[in-house]
Amino acid sequence: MEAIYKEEAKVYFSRELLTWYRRIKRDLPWRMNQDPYRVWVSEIMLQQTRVDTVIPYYERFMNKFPTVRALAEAPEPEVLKCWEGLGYYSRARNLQAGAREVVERYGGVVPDDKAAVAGLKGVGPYTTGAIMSIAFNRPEPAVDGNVMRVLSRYFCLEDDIAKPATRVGIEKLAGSLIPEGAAGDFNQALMELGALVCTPKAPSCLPCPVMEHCEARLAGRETELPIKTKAKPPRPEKRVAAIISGTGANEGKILVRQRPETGLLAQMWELPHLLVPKEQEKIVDAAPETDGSTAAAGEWLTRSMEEETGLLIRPERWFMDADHVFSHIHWKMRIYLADLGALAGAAAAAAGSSLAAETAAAYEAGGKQIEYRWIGPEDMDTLAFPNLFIRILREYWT
DNA sequence: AAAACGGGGGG
DNA sequence: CCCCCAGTTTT
Repeated sequence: MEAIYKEEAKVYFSRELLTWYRRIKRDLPWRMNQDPYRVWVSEIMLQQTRVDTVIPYYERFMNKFPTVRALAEAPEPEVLKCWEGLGYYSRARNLQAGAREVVERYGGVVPDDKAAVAGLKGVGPYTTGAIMSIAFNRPEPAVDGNVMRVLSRYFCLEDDIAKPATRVGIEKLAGSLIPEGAAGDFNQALMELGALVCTPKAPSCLPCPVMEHCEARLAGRETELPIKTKAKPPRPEKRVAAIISGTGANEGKILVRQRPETGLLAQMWELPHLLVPKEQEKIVDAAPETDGSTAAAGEWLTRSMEEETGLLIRPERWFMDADHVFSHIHWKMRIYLADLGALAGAAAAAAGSSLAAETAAAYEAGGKQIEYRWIGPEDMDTLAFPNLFIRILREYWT
């Protein structure tokens, strides 16, 4: 009896949700057509990112890279610049790697083949299902956070959705709900319901097309589900950065550098800065010096910057403090205005020969080539910076 | 299985 | 302000 009841609840759910979606679906830029490339780009952008945030990025990106081939052939820095501010920058690099793979292996055509799609860089289980169902109408589940929330509530599932095993179970369930011939619309309907109606907090049950048979709602438990263990708080890190102004040919410019190939904010540009070791955090615990002195932090900055980068700088005064929270790290940054005193070590030779040119200095740091460059406000239009440094530099040049 | 990986929105 | 959101890759 239970199984029969559940089967009817499933059929009801699929039918009502699909009908609802076809009536109210939003007119979004990636729903213009079913071009697999357009679907692919949208799904990558929509990972960890809300629809309203993605729309302007998507329009710009598709305008600049309209086809798989255009993306594959673009210089990587241009792709990164187009992604600037969206976060999780490896998504952009993986997307381009995937595009190059599609050009080389599949002649520039996204293959209508689950295993081939799943093998592309940056495409995991969710995105595979999204592309296969939306672009090719294949009956594959596409389980994102919205779907886990909706199904946890409708079927009153109490498994912890933070656990990978739970997602696998919900994928099986979601796959069994797909109506014949309507995979794309149904999967989008599930996500649309999660985004518009079955929201994380305070779901709007009254307009919900499947409220009548929603088990969580019937039990009055819709706000208790889904069950999810919460993440650890980000670890705090204190950092000191310098806005180093140039002289002579570099008058009016400041020194920035490019981050390493991999890791946090890979290949993004930034102000030179240093991690303050835990045992020395008292240096930046006090309120900033607003009287023009740079005191202890300035001296520590001078010494450590020379040790780590070979740049000999002279901090002049405190400029601002800035906080930036990542999912796993919390940067508390103190920023000083500084002059370039002189160059020492490996940086001296590199910078000495090119000081008149755009490039200021290159030096060896832990075996990796770090590029330094003098830039003016106009260079912000071509180099990709994380939001933290965009805020700081906008403030500086205002 | 857990950690790394950004940024934005809502209460 | 604090809390919440959440796919893929790497470890």
